[in-house]
Amino acid sequence: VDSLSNSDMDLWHAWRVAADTVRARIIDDVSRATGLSDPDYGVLTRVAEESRGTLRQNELAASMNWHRSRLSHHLTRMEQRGLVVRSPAGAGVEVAITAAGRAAVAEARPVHAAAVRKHLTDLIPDGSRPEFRQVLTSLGAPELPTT
Amino acid sequence: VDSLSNSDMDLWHAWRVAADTVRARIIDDVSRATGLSDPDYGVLTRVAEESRGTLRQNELAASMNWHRSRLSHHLTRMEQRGLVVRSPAGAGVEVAITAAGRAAVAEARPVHAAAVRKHLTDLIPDGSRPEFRQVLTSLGAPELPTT
DNA sequence: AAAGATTGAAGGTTCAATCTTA
DNA sequence: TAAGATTGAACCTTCAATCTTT
Repeated sequence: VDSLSNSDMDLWHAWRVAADTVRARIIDDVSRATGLSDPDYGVLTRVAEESRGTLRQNELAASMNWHRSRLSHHLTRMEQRGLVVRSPAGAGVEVAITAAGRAAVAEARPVHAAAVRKHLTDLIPDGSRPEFRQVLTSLGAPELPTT
Repeated sequence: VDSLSNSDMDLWHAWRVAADTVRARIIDDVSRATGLSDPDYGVLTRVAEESRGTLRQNELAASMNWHRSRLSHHLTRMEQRGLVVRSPAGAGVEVAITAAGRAAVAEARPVHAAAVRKHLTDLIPDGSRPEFRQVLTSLGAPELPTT
C-alpha cells in the first residue's frame, strides 16, 4: 500500500508532535538558562562522569553514537569557549573537561532534570509508565540483522 | 532536587533513544530512496495537499510551525532544485509545487508510509495503542498559560 | 596498512537586522 | 505602521577526502 491507514496516520502524527515538542521544550529550557546547546550538554556530562574527567575522543564519539567528524567539529567550538581541552594521546586524542566546563555542568544539571520532569516524566501517569517504557524500549531496540 | 530519580532517568533514557532512533530510521529510508530530506518532504506534502497546489508562504510557515526565515532559506534551496516556484502575491509570496515536485512526492509517499509502519506503528502491539496514543497526545499538548 | 582525527563543502536552523508592500 | 519576506552570521550535521600516528 502507498499510504497509511487512519489509525497508523493518527499514531504517527501524535508521535511526531510529541517527539518534537518534548525535545524542543527541554533544549529550550536548558539553553535559555545556561547557554549550553543540547550537544554541549551531552558532551560535558559524558566527560564529567569519567573519574578523571577525561576520555579518548574516539570512545567519546562511540559512546554518544556520533561520527568522528561531528565530534571533531563540535570540540573545536567547545574548546574555543574553554569548556574542554584536547591533547594528543598516542594514536589519538584525549579530551578533558575544564573548570569552566565543570561549572557549566553543575549549573545545567538541575535545570535539565527539572525540564525532563516538567516536560516528560511528570506528564506520564504512574499507571501508564511500565507499558509506556516497554513500548519505547522496543522502538529503540537495534534492528534485527536482515539475513 | 538537582537530579532525576532512577525511574525518571530510566524513562527519559528510553524516550530519548526511541525518539532519536525512530526519527533517524524514517528519515534515512526516505532520503536514501528519494533524495528528499525531511524538511523537503514536509514542505512538498503540505503544498501538494492544497487543491491548487499553491499556498501563501506565510500560511505554509504557520502550518508547519516554522520561523519565516527558516522557510525562506529552505525554499531558496528547493526552488533551485526545481521542486517549487515562488511568485509575489499581494503583500506576500505564493509558493507553488512544480511538476518535478509532484513527481518527487509521488515517489516518496509510499516509501515514507512503509518507513513509518516499519519503524513505528508495526512495532506497537494493538493492545498498547490506545494508551500509548493517549500519553503521546498529552505530551504534545500546548502548555497551559502561566498567567 | 589501519585506526584516529581533521578539513572543507553543502545542507539545515536560529537569531537579529533589514527591506518591501499594502 | 505593520505584516511578510529576505539576508548574513553563527551554530549544527553529514559526507567525502585528507592527514597523522602506530
